[in-house]
Amino acid sequence: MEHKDAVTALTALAQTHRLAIFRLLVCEGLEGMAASEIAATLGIKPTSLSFHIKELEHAGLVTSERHGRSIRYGVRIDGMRALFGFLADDCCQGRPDLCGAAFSRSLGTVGACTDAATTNPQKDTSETG
Amino acid sequence: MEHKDAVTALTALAQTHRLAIFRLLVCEGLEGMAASEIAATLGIKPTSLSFHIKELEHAGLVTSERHGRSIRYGVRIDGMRALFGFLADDCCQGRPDLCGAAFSRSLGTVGACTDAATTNPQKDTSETG
DNA sequence: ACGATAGTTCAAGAATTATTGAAACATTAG
DNA sequence: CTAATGTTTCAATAATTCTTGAACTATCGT
Repeated sequence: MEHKDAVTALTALAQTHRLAIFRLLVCEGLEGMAASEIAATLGIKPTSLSFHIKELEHAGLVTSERHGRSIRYGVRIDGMRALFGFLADDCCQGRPDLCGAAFSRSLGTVGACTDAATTNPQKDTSETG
Repeated sequence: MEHKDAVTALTALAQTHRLAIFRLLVCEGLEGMAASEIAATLGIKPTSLSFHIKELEHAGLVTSERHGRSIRYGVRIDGMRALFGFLADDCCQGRPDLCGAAFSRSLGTVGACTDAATTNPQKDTSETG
């Protein structure tokens, strides 16, 4: 993956709705999720969802497949790996002291798909100040 | 790391100048690099560099330290690990089949700091189509 | 104090990105 | 064909981000 493509992929994830969509789809796994389900779960309007999910698709992070009237979206593993691989290679340069621990941690941890990823982060502004 | 902070960090990296700065600083390691050196290396104007590097700093990905007249910037390891950890935990959920290979690769690979990270990606548009 | 060097802040304008409702398209059921 | 559902496209608007030069702050050498 080249610099330009990395910027595209990072830009795709650098928006609260889009990161929420991505996280949700990762949790759903290979089955994917219909657009209307995603919209309902995250509280995003259909037009807005369409706009954002197209960005994710364009960045190669999401795939779409029509099933009857609805369209199911799912994470694109190779796209995700391309981005993460870029970050790992380019930013950690094979030095576990830099970020290896963070990554290897994922090899033994399970259970990220709880509330955190399936809830609308927009409504999560429980801060008072 | 929470959703909101992840968006901030991703936003910081989702810009060609800022990703270039970050990649460059990772290569420079703990010594860091003076603002003027960064600007000269990447061909960014001082005001623009200041603007972008502040975004990186605000996102917790970069530190600054004054040395005489110049200010040296360096990668902030804990910030980088926080972001990468978020991506690993949240997107890979302990499933190496999803992204483990990409990350574990970094544990054995060395040599990302060649031309790629120390060159201005803006001028790198050698594509004809 | 003075002048030079290194960086930042400010303010204006250009460019890009996000939101929305209305209208259109695709699919299914009758 | 008509009606209903699910999703996208369009166009206008709002909001955010990026670039730039001018002015300002901090440090150093004399």
